[in-house]
This record gives sequence, structure tokens and C-alpha cells, in this order.
Amino acid sequence: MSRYNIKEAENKWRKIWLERKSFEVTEDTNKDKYYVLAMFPYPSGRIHMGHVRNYSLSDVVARYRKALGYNVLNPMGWDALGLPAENAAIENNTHPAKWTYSNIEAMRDQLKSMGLAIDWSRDIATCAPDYYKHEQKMFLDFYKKGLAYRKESVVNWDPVENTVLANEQVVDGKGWRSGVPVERRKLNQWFLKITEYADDLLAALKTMDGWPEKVRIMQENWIGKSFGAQFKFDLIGSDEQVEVFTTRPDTLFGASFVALSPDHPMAEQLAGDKEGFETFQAKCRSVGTSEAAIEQAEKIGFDTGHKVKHPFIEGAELPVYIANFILMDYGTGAIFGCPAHDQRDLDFARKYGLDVIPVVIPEDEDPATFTIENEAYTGPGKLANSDFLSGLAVDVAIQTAIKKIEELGKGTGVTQFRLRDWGVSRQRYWGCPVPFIHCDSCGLVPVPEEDLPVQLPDDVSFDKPGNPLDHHPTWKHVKCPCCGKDAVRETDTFDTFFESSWYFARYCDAHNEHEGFAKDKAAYWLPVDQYIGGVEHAVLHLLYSRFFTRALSACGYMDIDEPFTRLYTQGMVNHATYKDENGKWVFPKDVQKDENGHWVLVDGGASVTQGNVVKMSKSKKNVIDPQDPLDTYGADAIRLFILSDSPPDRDLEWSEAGLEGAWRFINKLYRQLMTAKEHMPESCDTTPESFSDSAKKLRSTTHATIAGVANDIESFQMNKAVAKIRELSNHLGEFKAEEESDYWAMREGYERLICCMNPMIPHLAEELWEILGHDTILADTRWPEVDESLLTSDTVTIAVQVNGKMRATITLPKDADKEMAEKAALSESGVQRAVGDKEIRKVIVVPNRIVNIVVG
RNA sequence: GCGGGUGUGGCGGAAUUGGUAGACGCGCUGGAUUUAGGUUCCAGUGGCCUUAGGCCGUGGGGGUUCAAGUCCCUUCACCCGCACCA
Repeated sequence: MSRYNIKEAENKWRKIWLERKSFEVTEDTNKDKYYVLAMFPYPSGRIHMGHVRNYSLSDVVARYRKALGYNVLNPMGWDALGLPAENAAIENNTHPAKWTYSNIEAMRDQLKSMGLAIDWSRDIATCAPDYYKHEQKMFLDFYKKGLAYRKESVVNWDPVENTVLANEQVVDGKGWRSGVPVERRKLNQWFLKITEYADDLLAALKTMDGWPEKVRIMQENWIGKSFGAQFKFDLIGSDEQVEVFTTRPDTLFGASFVALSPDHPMAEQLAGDKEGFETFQAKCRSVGTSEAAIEQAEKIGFDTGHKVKHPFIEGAELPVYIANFILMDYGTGAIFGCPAHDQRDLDFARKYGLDVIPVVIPEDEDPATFTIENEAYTGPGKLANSDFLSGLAVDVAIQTAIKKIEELGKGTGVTQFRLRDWGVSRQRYWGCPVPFIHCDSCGLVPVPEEDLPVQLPDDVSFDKPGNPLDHHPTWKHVKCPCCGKDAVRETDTFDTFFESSWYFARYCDAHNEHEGFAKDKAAYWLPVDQYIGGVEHAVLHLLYSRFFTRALSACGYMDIDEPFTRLYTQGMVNHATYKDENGKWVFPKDVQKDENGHWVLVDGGASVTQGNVVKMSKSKKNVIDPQDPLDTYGADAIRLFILSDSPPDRDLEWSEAGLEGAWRFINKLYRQLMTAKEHMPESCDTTPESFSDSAKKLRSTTHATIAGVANDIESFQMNKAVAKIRELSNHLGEFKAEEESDYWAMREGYERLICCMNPMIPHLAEELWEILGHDTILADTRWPEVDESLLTSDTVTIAVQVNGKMRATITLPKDADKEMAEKAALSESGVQRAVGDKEIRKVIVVPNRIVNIVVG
């Protein structure tokens, strides 16, 4: 018997699918559409295992839905703008465009070798001017709608490289290349008004039941709607005021200080001339702009020496601090501190010797004796030591305090969001240019639509630090479209989340030159029925896309609010890490076990230590290039393995042994079918008049498998679907056929098995389908029908417990009554032994489930 | 720090959603075939006890229940995100 020639067969089928344009689609109103979308890759150079996992999953969905008769759109493209291309340009002296496009070529070939059911005619790259020109138009429309504006905001600044640093480029508060402490710098930047939709984005989450609960919760927390009071403290010895926001106005009587963010406009003014302030500022500046960095930094404060009046207590004064843990972007950038009921305030108060006054007393505590030690009390209770609030419950006290603040004219109750507007400005070359012109006479002037796209110049140099667009000799110098005088282009480019916020719409009409997409085509395909991607995108990309969809609809581009009906977030692909004797990371392929079972370098045999199993990442070198297993074992094996063991939403540990197991299964199945086909009928077209008991049993397994696999695919439990396929193949392998109906059932079993595995391992499935004599191809074949009558059995085996411990199993007719079940249970020897001479107190019978005999 | 998640044999995981814990696979052990090895096939495989059989067992502790991996309380460990990485 010939062996399965994986390479030959896989190439053959990929060619056939391509020639037949099996996965190219057009709008067809006679068919229900199904849009399955996997997050598009950044063209970093090579595909990684995360891609393999992502696209294996979307491919299962695409092929399954196609088999169900849907008009399936499953596109692919490239999130091609971004920082790594510029880094490569600096390091390898290549142009970002050249680097990016050659990466795309390489990765496209790699993806094609996976045999994905993709409509490659819709391939897009976001770095192409014919892609980004449409988003420049969108931006101008957003601007007209008042959804885009400019304001000052803080960036990480590298004083040596004279460049803005991404958070990623800040390592321990220092620039990654220069090694000098980063500074914060304020720049005028472009923003999109996502906060305009905060309420809507939040409310819609409630109805999005196609999304994982955890993602909805994360977005809910990210948007962070809260209700509180915004009010002003009068600054003593001045007619100025400090405005704060608080969700806990009820604790105002416990206030012991007021604190401002170091970025607060008043900070400089209140403390600028004080001794030590400069040192303090320098310390704050060195923390970086990321929220994690700020929150985790040691809490430090600077006493401005100024004081404010307590709004409720006549004559009481509170010191004004500047504190590094106050975020300028949240609320008003200033707070009042109530140490007894907020942990951060408590830590701060302990450090600077400020009062800790409990004003909320837990139910079971005595106000006279209740004190706070090292833990702030944030739970419910009754107010105390709080004048007109004393005795009230927290929620009532909050309302009462706000009412009082409003009566006093100091402030109001407000709804506050944690969500900030989306800063889209980047001071980089490899991004979409912001289509604006700065004119000394006319101010900010939008680039006229007929002048779009504003194209990136090709001749740029990365020798000089800073933004290449800014120091390009000619690019930015233009005539003002309004007055014709000399003017300069905006040199900021967009955040690359901009491109990924609408690419799903571009796929609907990928080659439209005149507009981003035709409205009717988008209306046919959108929203995406099933979106699949990494959980790391749970908030930013997914929230930006939801916002963008609303903004585009507001500007008349489309008529939907939500872009993704169902969302699935896959887990990561992990691998062990290795370090050599110098503590440097080492690739798994450079490591092997020696005869004593210790990890050593392949080259030289020096000792290596194994570290944690974590997400595959270039920086830790714990990566496996999918190309190696693709070449060795073929696409089906790698697809099967990556779908097999772990549930798709959980992290998966890459395993060579597991991959080999998948490969063995493929070969085994081929052999098994080649043997079996000798005896099976030519087709299943003529159904036998009667079936043997063994044929009946096999058929019931077959049909249960079809139903089970379909169910598992729909609920994204691909690992279980694979297990069921293996089980059926095991059954078929062990099946002893004796008569005609047995052979018929066997053929039916194999045919259905092949259809079931087609979404996962399509090359082998097509090959076996052909071997069975079909002149159709599986890519065009419908999902097999389930004969429901074969799924029900007339007997059921259930467990018998004695005092909750399993002692026997009994087989009963389905839906047998309680007496019958009880009788059968008590007649089992194992049960009698366990009961012994103890008294039977109760017998619990759950029909078709369990019998539990309680003795004592 | 804040937010989200995960924890079941040597390993990845399954468990009809409160009802037979360990499906399916990897690994391992023994055997057969072939052999230079791999491949392939058969059998076994949670731990402990001397067996028919029994006891223990789902990160730890406590609880609810006839019955808990599943529900409640508490605790520990690890992983992910945090707005300029994509």
C-alpha cells in the first residue's frame, strides 16, 4: 500500500482550490452571508504560532459555514504601518516600505501553505496610499462632525534622541536606545472624541451576547462610568480655586488633604518657587506616562504650603499637595484625600503624617472605638463624625452631600468616565499622514478632498533623530489651500489603530478606488458575523473599532453601530524559555537534552537553564517558527495539533510530541481507509433494507459524531470536535464487518467522518473523499445530515451511589420509573455490600441520571 | 496599583452544567512484528492498601447538599491588559 504523500497531496489540493476559486465570493442576495474574520497580522517578517492558531480557528469556522450553505467571506490583509518597520529601517538601513512589502510577500506565501479557505482577491495592505487615502477622507469627515480636535497632551520624550518614545520604548524609566531618563513633554496633538459615545458604547455591551463576558466586563471597566461630585475648594489667600472630582463626597468630613497631579496646570504656579520642587518634578517626570508605571511607582508628594477651605466645616483648612499618583487624565486632575476610606490616600497620609479620620462605620462597629490601622475601610456602613451626614447610609450620604455642595454653589453632581479621548497623533514616519495644513493666516486648514491622498514621501532618511517627515527638506512645505501663502503640512501620522478600526469594511469592497467601500456592499456583508483574535485586543482595538463604526455611521458611510456580532478571543501559544550561562535567552531549536537529561546548547554543549512557560515572544526567543513543522509535517498536522488539545480560549503550550501525534493520526487514517475501502460498497446511494445490530450501533455513533462535531464547532470547542473525530475513527478501525449492511454502515461512517474533519484537516479530507470515488470536491460539499432517529437509545446506564459513593452501575430502559430503578439498584451485589445491615433512610432516584441510597 | 483570567493524573485536557472524575491525545511500561533505529500492532497506565475489594483524590482551608471539579465563604500560586507595541 502506498503511503500518504503529504506534500504532494497538500500542494495538489491547494492548487485545485485556487484554480476553482473555491473561496472567492461576491455578494449574492439569494444566499445568507457569513462573514468570518480573523484579526489581520502585522507583517513582521514571518508568521508565528499565534497566527497559525488564529487562522486555523477562522478556517474551521469558514469551511464549516460554507458547508452549511452560507455565502462565506473570509478575507486576509496586512496591518502594515507601524513602529517595527522604522526600527528595521534604522537597524538594517532598509526603507520601511521595502521591508514591509517583502515581509508581506513572505508571510502571504506562508499563510497560503496552510491551505486556508481565504478569498485572496481581497488582500489589502494598510500602508498602500489607496488604502489610507480613504481614512484621510474619513478623518476630514470626523473633523467636520466635530469628532476630531486638537489639544495638548503629555508624551515620553527622549532628550538625547530628540524623539517621542512609545511606552514600549521606555525601559525602567529610560529611553531604550539612549539609556537616559525619559522626560514628559507636552505636545499639541490630534484626538478623536470617543468619549462622545462613552454612554452608548457602554450601554450596547449589555446586548452583545455574542461576545465573551470577560471582554464585555473589561470594556465596561475601561469605560468606567461613575457618578460623583465635582466641586471647588477655595484657595486661602487667593481668589483662585482647586476643582476636584470624587465618587465619595460622603467622606468629605474625613478629608485631610487636597492633591494635584504633577501635570496639573496649577501645579507649577502653586509650588514653582518652593525649594525641592524641581527635584520632586524630576522624580515625577522619570516615571513615564503609562498608567501602570504611575500607579506602581512609590507614592510621593510635595507640600505646596498652600491651604484650601473645607467647604462644609467653617474655619477648617486642608493642605494642598502635589502627588505623583494623581492622573491628570481622570476627573479634574485633582482630588481630596480621605485616608480612612481610600487605600492610596491612607498610604499617602501615613507617609506625610496627615490625619486619618474614620467617617464611615461598619455595621458591627462602635463609632467611638472604630479606628483605621493599615487598611482603609471601603465597605458599606453609616456615616459618623460628619455633621449633617452622620447616621446616613453611604449611598444616601453621597446624594445628600452632592445636594449640599450644589446648594452652596461649590459644584455639582456629575457623571464621570474613566475613558479618555483617543489620541491619534504619532510623531513618526511609517503611518498615515494627518491630512491637515498649518497656515499662519488661516490656522488649521483641512487638505481639500481632491488633493488626497497626502502621500508619504519615499526619500526619507533615518540618520537623524526625530520625525523624518518633520526634517524632510521639502515634503511639509506647501501653499495654503485657502490663501495660497506658504504653509506647512501636519507632520503627525495616525496611530496604527486607525487603520485597524475600519479594515473589516474595506474587505467588503477591497478594490474600490473612489471610496473606502460602497455602502451597499458593506450593507450586505457587515456586521462581521464571527470575529476571532487574541485576547490582548480585548479593550483597545475592539473598543476603537466599535467607536469608529459609530462615527462612520454618523458620517453616512454605513448604517450599523456594532461591527462584530460574535467575538472569540483565543489564548496565547506558550513555550518554555531557556537561558545560557551568561543569562542570555536562547532559542528552543538551539537547545537539547544531554544523556543525563540536562538542557544544553546544541552547539558546544554548554549548560542551559529552563525558565517559565510563557507567551512566545521574540524578546525571550522562546519561539518556534511554524515554517519548520509546516515543511516537515504538513499543514494538516500543524492545524490538527493546534486545534486538538487546548480549548481555543486557553493558552496552549507548543509541543513537538503533540504535533507528531497529529501527524501519526493523519497517516493512520489514510492507511485505515485504504484497507477498508477494498470491502466497502462503491457508494451509499442504495440504503440496505435492514441493518444488523452492529451496523445500527455504528450508525448511531456516526450520526452522534456529526451532531457532536457540529455542536462543538459552533461553540468553539475544537478540541472536543477533534476528540470525537478520533473516537469515530477508532470505532471504524475496530469495527468487524460481517454482512452487507455492516459494510454499508462502514462506508457511511467513513464518508461522514471525512466531512466532519474537513474544516480542520481539509487536505487529507479532500484526498480521502477522492479516494472514495467522489468526483465532487469537499469544499463544495454540504455538511452531512443527521438522522435524529439514530441518536436516541432505548436503554440508559446510570450510576448507583450509597451515601454519595458510586457502588454500581445499572442499565435500565429509558425513562424507567422510580420503583424499577430502586429495585434494580438494590439487587446489585456491590450495593448490597455497601448497605450491609444499615438502615435505608432514603432512596433518591433521578430518572435517567442516578440512584442514591442514603443509609445510616 | 487597578482590571480580567486560570488552577483536575507524569503532561495537554474531558466531565451531559449539581448526578459514574480522568473522554480524546501526549508520555511512560510490557509484549508482538520488523529492525541498525524509527514506523506499525496488542495490552496496561490517578495515588495508596495484601486481593475479591477497599481507602484517598480536581491548588489549600471551611461550608451548603442525599450528592460538589461544578454552588457559597476564605486563602494561595501563576498568567494577561493598563490608553504611543501590534
